Amino acid sequence: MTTRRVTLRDVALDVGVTVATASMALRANPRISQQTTARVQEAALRLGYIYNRAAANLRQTSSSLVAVCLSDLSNPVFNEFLIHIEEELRAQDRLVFLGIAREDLALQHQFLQTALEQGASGLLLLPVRGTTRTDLTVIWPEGRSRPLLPTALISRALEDVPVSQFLNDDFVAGQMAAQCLIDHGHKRIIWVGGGQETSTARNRQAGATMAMAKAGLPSLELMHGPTLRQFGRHAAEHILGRPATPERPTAAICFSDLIAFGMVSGILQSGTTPAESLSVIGCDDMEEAGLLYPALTTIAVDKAGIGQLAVQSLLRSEHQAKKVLLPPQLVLRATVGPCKGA
Amino acid sequence: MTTRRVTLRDVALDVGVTVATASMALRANPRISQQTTARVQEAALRLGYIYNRAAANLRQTSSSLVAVCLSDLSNPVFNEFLIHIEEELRAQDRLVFLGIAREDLALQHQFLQTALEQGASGLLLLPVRGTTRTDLTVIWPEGRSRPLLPTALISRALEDVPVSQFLNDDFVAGQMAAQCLIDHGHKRIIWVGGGQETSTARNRQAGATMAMAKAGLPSLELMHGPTLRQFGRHAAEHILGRPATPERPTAAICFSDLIAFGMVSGILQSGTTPAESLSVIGCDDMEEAGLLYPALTTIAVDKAGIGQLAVQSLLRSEHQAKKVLLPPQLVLRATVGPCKGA
DNA sequence: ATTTCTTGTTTAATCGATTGACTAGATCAT
DNA sequence: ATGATCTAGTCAATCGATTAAACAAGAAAT
Repeated sequence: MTTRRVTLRDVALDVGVTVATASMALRANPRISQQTTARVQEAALRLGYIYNRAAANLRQTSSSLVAVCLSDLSNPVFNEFLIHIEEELRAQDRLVFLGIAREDLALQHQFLQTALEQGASGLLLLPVRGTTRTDLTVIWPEGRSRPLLPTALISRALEDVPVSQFLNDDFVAGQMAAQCLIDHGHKRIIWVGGGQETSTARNRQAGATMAMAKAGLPSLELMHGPTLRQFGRHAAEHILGRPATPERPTAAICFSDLIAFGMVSGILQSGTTPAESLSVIGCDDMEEAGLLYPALTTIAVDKAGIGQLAVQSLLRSEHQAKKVLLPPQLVLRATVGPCKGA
Repeated sequence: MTTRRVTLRDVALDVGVTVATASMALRANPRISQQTTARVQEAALRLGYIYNRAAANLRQTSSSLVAVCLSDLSNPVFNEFLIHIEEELRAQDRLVFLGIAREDLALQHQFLQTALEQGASGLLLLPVRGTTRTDLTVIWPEGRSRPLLPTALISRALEDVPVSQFLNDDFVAGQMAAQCLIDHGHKRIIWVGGGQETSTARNRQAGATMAMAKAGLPSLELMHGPTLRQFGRHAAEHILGRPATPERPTAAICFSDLIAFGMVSGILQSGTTPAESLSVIGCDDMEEAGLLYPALTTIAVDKAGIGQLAVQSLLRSEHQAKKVLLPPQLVLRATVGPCKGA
């Protein structure tokens, strides 16, 4: 037998005022006298009154929920994004309504629909691989000038979608990674990981490619694959398993730290260390990177910055869509060493 | 100029029926004729109608939101819990309303309050360190026979809180860890990590202590500290830095895999490997554990099972509080080797 | 003394959907 | 012909808050 919840009506009745008065009193409206306000607040506390946000939102047609839809959480870097986003949203008195799309367009679509139905006051989206303009039709029907709810994209860019985007400058990150290896004397470099499905992978690879060309070096060898530790490990074994011809790469650029972690494991397992046999540079600078042995050299992505800017832009509900590229940063640690082949 | 949202009224008006009819039609109520139903559904689609869950919930006094409050997300094992919970909730057509308490009682309290205000239909709580009965007063005022909303605790046990709890059997896990080392011939064993603040740490340590006593071995050396990679690393350096007297431990039981990862790093850095100089066993079996080099021997916690059972029990809103202990499992990998000292 | 301001509170409409009670009209039974 | 049953809807109350507008009563102004 669930005793009905205490509502504003109960509080008002107890004090002997109307619901309207009670409502105003609880929010310290100056139109209500000190005395009444105090009595209402006391009664609310005493009776165990629970504010019903849904009802309030219905009337105000506003909501404190912000939908956060992430493509995936199995990669810890997205978890780091989530932590920063949640922190910033809380700081702004917003609540997180979370969806994990598991890189599945249908799940993402379903979540966006739900976000609308819940009346979320904004949407923070890290889109699933392969998302296009049409996948966002739910929140942005054809012919409207603006989406149905303020939206900000993070981490992965989407072309032709005039929504604010907050991204790492992945092209530059790719350049930096390649340049770091080049500066260590490496000439034969392999790209390991992400293919063409996300802007992140495309841009990082493009940046690295560009740096190689500029330095007059042979183009990157490509080894595309999933963003998994396992793949990195596999890649390391594969590379070190090749005969040590001059063509064998002496260094690898990993699309993501996660892959780099795997590569480091694989290299250690084969009995050498990264800096010795196969230099490795990652990208993201996940928390783990600096604590691994040997510590991972990587390109740091400003995850906190991206999260904060995105949330702030969302809540200001700026009408002008903008694309913000945050600068990455090289973090030199121990997995890149001088090229031995020379 | 935000054009007002399309409501049921608009749809009804368009079709030429009342709101009531439209409402029933959309939910395929048999009282409404096939024809009308079809026309309403067509109009809803054409006009871009968006269902307003908040309004519906208000009337039905029910909600599809389930509050999930996690003590912390910086430990990846909690992230794994979250993934499983989200998956199971989605499978049950529930939505995740997420809070991260950062091991802060005040934040946790605030989130619980908000969960009530949002009218969450249930609460899944992984309580913050040091949570007691009184910290849950918000959702369970004194004198009530049941909490204000169906609640299930996971991972960390709380005494004197008659709420369903879904836990790993940490005592057994501690025993298994110690037994594994004992079976490898280790006699001097150190406990690294969690102290008395969580049931998880207390029980694991108690289990390990018990196993040592049963085997007639000297009691565990204790090195309490935070659940961080850094601490594990520090512990490894500290232990290996001691002179190799017979008192120096030859093996370590880490409260959590996270700490074990750090220890492995520290050991590698000192130029040896775990199985050689200092055997390491963890607990949790995080995804990373098997992919690390050397792969971590650990006690696996059934994170998916805990998440699923908790969600299911929540949605059945069982009145009888129960405490479910899920069995852990030893996963033998490469960081435990035979004791050399003997 | 009458008007005008204040101040503090009440009245009633409203947000968008759901639902129990009711009804108009057709069909069927006696 | 009268009543019973059924179908396909409509009506109106309701969920719990917010808020514009109305109002009563005392204070200040004219």
